[in-house]
Amino acid sequence: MNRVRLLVFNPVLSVLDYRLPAGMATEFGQLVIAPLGPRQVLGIVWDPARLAGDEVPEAKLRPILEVLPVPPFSPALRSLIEWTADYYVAPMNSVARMALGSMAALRGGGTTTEYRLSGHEPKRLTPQRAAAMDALDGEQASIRELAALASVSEGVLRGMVGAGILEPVTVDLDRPYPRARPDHAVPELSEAQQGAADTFVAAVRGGGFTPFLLDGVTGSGKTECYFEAIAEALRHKRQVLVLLPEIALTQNFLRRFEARFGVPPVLWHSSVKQSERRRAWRAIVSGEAQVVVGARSALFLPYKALGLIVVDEAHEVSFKQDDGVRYNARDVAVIRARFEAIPVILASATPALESLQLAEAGVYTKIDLPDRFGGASLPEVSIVDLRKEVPERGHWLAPRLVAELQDRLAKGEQSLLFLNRRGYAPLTLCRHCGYRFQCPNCSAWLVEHRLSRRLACHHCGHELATPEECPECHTGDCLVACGPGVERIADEVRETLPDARVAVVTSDTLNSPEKIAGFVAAAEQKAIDVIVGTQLVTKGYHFPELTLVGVVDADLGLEGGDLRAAERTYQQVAQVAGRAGRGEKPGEVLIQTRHPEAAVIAALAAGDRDAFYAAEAEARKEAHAPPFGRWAAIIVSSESEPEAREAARAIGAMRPDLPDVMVLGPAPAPLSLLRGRYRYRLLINARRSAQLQDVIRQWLGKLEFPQGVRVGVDIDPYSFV
DNA sequence: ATTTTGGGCACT
DNA sequence: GTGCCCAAAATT
Repeated sequence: MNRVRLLVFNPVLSVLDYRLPAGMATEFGQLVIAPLGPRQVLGIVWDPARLAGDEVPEAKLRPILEVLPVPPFSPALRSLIEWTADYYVAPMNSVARMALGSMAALRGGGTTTEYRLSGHEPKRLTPQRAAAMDALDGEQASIRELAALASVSEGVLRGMVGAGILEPVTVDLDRPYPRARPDHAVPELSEAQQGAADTFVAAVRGGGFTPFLLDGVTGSGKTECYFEAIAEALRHKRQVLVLLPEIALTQNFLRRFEARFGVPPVLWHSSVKQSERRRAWRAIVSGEAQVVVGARSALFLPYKALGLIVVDEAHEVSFKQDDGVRYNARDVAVIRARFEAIPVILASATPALESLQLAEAGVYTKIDLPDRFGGASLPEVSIVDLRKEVPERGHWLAPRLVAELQDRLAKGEQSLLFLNRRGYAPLTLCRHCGYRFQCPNCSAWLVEHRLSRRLACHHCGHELATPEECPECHTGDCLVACGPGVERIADEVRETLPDARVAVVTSDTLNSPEKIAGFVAAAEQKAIDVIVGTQLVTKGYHFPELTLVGVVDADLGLEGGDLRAAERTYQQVAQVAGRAGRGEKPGEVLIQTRHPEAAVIAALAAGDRDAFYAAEAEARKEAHAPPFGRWAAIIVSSESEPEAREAARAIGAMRPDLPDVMVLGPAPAPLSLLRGRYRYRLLINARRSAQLQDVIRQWLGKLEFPQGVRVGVDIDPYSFV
């Protein structure tokens, strides 16, 4: 019998049986094309014992059309896909989809045509062409991608090709990558670093599942340690995956990587261009890609011979994906390492409590780097009690922080002000009638961005030009900005320190590799005195002249009832504080707060990390929160408010009655309207004894919902939005 | 998700 | 009988 079970990439169908035609051979994991009605679908040959489906009569089976010329998904990758789908209560085909780069990558090599600016001056310069030329400087991509990049139509660009402004370039799709050299530039390591590196190297050489928690203070040189592990993997012709939390971080990382190994690594993240993505995927599959550096989406790729996984800044919240399959790349990385039987290194200066707990339990091997590299000392931390040291009216910096800024400016040293809020002001209202600017698609205020003179929603991207008058009462010149964002803090610095050169660092101002490089260069050449930034500045950059860090509002993260609020505040402040005093001069940190008595703030002030983790562990134990208990969320959304409410009520009515599972809600989600969808949420708190996923699957499996209602499950949720 | 099928209904 | 719209069923 030549029956073949496929996992097909169709949103609603996922398991279909086919017939293997005579002369065609397949094995589990093979990618194939199969007929579906009048169309064709992509499928993966799967073991029927591990993929349940209805028994379909022999006569109904249609033959598979083609086996794609790519190596099959390995047993380890298939196990990873099965595990992820099971653990996160997600459809298996949406998990499997993450292993695919692009459909185009599945076909063989060849060439494609990309376009770039030729440098020829155009005869006629229309506004669109001028905008395109401005936006496309240094870019090379397909017409479609360039059009998206320059926000002009493809027609404009085709016209520019005709006029010779853009020139075609033929690109070999499978051109090889330069080889990384493990011994290109072997660094001098401190004794502690060498010890850590030796442990990693031995683990890579020995193979087998070995999870490490590399716990090192900011500036202790964690990267250099795991670079040695990467070098060892290269020597054994094994591939390495390095996961970084943010694309913005990669620039700095790439420089260090290239300095160590002689060539840049293979990149994988959402803004990698189509043809480059295809090239990378094929190199990953063939084993030619030696080191892949990527965002969480690089985790599921079909590596041919993975030998090591590194998760840098492993505590970062952005490793948790919050749309599509809701998974945590940090945790899944460890699972992948287990299936692949390889070492995995989680590196952080402020590990998640869960990770520390696993290290304590002996599951992870903990490697400590307690000292800063080169003998630099950790910064002195002090608290500014905003209830006692009150900033000037309409200002947000306390006199002591202003005085310290002045002092650094006089000494020619750099300062960093941290506020995790983009834009100028989080709320704009009319002084006359009280009208507040709200997003039409989300339950959120519009944030004023004074640099771009727009009001923007940070959740859905809705924006409008800042109006002159109130849209409600039509009074002119009556709009007031409420609360501070980084732009406003920058204004305050410019006002109080007119001589200071101020740079605002957010994802708005540093939105391209060129701008990031420009900022880093300016900061290193001491062309910037005060950096005002969001969490973008909390890590990755190394400024030897930075001696003062001011945390504008340490209480910001504590609001909002997020279960991990305290931990995140601790991590953010500790990370940003770690920017200070990395050179020869010692650093100082001032934390502005209204709650100096809070355990987080007290621990930060005392520089007592253990005290914080102990207090946090106690609080979590009390609340049966991870790692002592488990949380899950069910999110119901619909464009119709009553429909969403009714579906949530129906789910709530069917709640399981179990001693170790407690269900809260349904209640409107904190962001009850998001991107035009009304949202309700149920929270589930379970003891560790509960089979949480099975309970949820059984519970929801019994229910049916009208179409237009989406029901999502979030296991171990981070964002409680 | 996409395509096909089939019922109900107006119109020839 | 034919065309058209829409909902339901099927897709292996």
